[in-house]
Amino acid sequence: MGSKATLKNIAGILQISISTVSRALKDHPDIAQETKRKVRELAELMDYEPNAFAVYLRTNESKVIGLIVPEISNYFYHSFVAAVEEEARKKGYTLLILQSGNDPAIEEANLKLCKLNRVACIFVALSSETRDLSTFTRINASGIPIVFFDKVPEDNNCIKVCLADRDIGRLAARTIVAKGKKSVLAMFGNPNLSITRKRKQGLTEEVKKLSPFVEISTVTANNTEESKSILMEACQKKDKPDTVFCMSDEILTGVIMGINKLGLRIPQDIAVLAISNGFIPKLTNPEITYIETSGAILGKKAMQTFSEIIEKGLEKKLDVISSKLVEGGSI
Amino acid sequence: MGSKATLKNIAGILQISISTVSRALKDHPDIAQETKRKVRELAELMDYEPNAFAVYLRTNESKVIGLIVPEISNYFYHSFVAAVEEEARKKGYTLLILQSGNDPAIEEANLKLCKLNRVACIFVALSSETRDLSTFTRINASGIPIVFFDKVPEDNNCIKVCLADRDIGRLAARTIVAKGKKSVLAMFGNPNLSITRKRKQGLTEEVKKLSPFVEISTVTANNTEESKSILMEACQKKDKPDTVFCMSDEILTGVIMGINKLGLRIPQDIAVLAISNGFIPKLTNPEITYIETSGAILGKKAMQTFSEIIEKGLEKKLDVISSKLVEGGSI
DNA sequence: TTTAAAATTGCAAAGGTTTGCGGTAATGTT
DNA sequence: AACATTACCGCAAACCTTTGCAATTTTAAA
Repeated sequence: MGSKATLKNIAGILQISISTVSRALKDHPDIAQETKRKVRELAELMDYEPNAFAVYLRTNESKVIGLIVPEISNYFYHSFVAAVEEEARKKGYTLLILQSGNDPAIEEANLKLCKLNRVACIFVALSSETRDLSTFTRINASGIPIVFFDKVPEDNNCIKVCLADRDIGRLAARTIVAKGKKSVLAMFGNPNLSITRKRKQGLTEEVKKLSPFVEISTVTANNTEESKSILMEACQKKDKPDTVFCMSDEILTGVIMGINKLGLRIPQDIAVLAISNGFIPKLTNPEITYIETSGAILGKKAMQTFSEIIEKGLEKKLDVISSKLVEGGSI
Repeated sequence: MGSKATLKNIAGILQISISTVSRALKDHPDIAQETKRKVRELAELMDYEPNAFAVYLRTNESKVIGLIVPEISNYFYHSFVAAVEEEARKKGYTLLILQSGNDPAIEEANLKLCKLNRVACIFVALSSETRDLSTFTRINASGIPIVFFDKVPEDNNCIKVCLADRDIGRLAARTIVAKGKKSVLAMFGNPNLSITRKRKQGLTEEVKKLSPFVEISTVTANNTEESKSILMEACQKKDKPDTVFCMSDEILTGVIMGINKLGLRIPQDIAVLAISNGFIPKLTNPEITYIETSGAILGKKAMQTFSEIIEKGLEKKLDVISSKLVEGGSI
C-alpha cells in the first residue's frame, strides 16, 4: 500500500531520483525526452497530483484569493463573486469565499483565516459595523495585499475599487427632480459606511442645487424588516411622500413588501427609485426604475487591480466605476 | 529579519527545543508550567500562528469542507451555505465554496480542486447537466467522503440528504385539489434531476388519485427567462390555466415577471403555488403560497451527517427532510 | 586520443510542524 | 545510600515538494 501518488513513489518505481521526476513533470529542459515520457506516463497512470500543501509550504504562497463580504446572497455581491470567480479560475486561483454577516468579530476571524491560508490577496467589502481597521492594516503590513471594494474605508492610503457613489446620488436627484416629484422619503443603510454618506450627500446636495421646492427627508433603515415598517409608517401619515428612494436592494425589498401590504399602486400612489443590481426591480409591476450598480464590472476591475498588484506591486489606488439609469416605470 | 513567527524562532529565542515549544503551545502535560508560560507569552508577543500548510502536510488532513453548488445566489442554497458555515465554524472547519454554474466541466474542475486541497468532506448539489458520476465515485474511493444534498443522484449506494420530494409533490396536489382548481400549468426544471422526477411524479399521481376532473399539463422550463415566456404564452391562449405551479424559485421568478408583464391579478386571473425557500414569495401582493424547503435545516442535517461520517465512518445513508405549506393568498 | 562542452541526473537542504522514543534531572521510597 | 518514579525536555524522522549546485555521462571539437 506504499503506492500513494507522490514524487517519491514514482521515483522509486522508475529507479530515478525525486528531483528528476519533479523536473520531468514540469517539462524542465534538463530532462531527456525519453525520461519525461516515462515519468509522465506513470504519473498519469497513478493519477498523480502534486500535494498542494507541500507546494505551498515550499513556495510559501498559495494560489488562493480571499473574499470577504457581508452576504453572498445579496445579488450585487453574487454577481461580483461570479465575475471574480471566472477571472480567478483562468489564472489558476481559487476563491476562499467568506461571509461576515456584518459582524466585525466574524470579519476578523475571517481575516485571520485568510492569513492562515497565506492567501495571495484579500478582497473585502466591509461589514457595516466595522469601525476599527487596525486588523486590516496589520494584515496588510504582514505582506498580504488587500483590495477593498464597494464598502470601502474612508482612508485613501489603501487600494479601493468602488462605485461613483456621489455621482449615483446626483443622478438619483436629477431623476427625481426631472419627474417633478415634490416630497421624497430617502432611505439609506448604515450611516457609518462611506457609500452611505456619499450617496446621501450626492442626492441631497444635488436636489438642493436643482430645486428649492423638493422636500427630502432621509432615514436610516438597517435591514429589510426595518425598511418595510418605516415605509408603511410613512405612507400612513397624512403628508405621505410621493416618492421613495432606496439606496440598496435590501431596502428596496422591504419597501416593495410594505407597498404590497398597504396595497399601494406604483407609481400612482407612490413612486419608487432605487440603486440596485437589477434583479429585484424586475419583479414588480411596473418594474422599478433603478440606477444600476454592476457587481460584474466591479469584480472584473478588482481582478485587474489584483494583477497590477502582483505585477507592479502597487500599494494605493482608487478605481471608480460609473453607473447608468435603467427606466422601469416606477417613477 | 529572521524573526518570522515560527516554532523554530521561538525555540531559538528561548533556547529550548522546537518540540518543547510545540508541546507547550498545545498544553501537553509533559511540559512544565513555567516553560509553558514563557512560550505562550513569547508566542503571543510574536503573533505566532501555526503554518497551516505545514500542519496539513504533516497530518495530511485539512480543516476544510468543500461545497459545490450550481449557484450560491439561489436563496435556497444560500441559506444552506449559511447554516453549514455556522456549524463548520464552530467545529473549526473552513468552507471552500464552489459554483458549478450547472456546467459539468466546471463541476469536475471543482472536484479536483477539493481533492487537491485534501478537503475533509465534500457537500454536493449536482449540476443539472451532470450525467456521468464516475469522477465522484473515484474521488470517494480515494478516501474523501461525499455528501449529496438536494440535487442528489438516483443511486442509493452513497450518502444523501434531501427533501421529501415526492411528498412535496403530493402536498402540492392536495392543495390544488382542495382549492378547487381545475386546470394546472405545472412547471418543472431539468428533467434529468431526480428531484424533478419525484416532485412531478408526486404531484401528478396524487392529483389523479384525488380527482378525475383536474387537468394538469406539465412543462419544462430550464431557467427564469424560459419560465417567463412559457407562462406568457400559456396565459394568452383561450383555454388558459387557472393555476400555475412552480417547482423552484428560479421558475417562480420568471412566472411572476410574466404575470406582471401581462398585468394579470393573483389569484383572480391566475392562482400560483410554488416550492420555495420563502424569499421570492414575500415580494408579491398577495404573497405567494408555497411549500417551504428550508435550506437551513438541510444544511444542519448535512453537517450532522458529516459528523457521523467522521465518527462512525458511515458510507451510505439517506436523510429526508419534510416540508410544510405556507399560505400566502395566491391560491 | 585528449579536452572541452553539452546533456542528463542526483544530492541535499529547506520550508514548518508533529510525535515516538530516548535521555536527564529531580523527587520519592526503602 | 541505593533504587525506582516522576517530571521534563530534546533528538530526529516524517510529511512532499522545489531548487541550487555538483556529479556524471554523452557528444562534439581539436
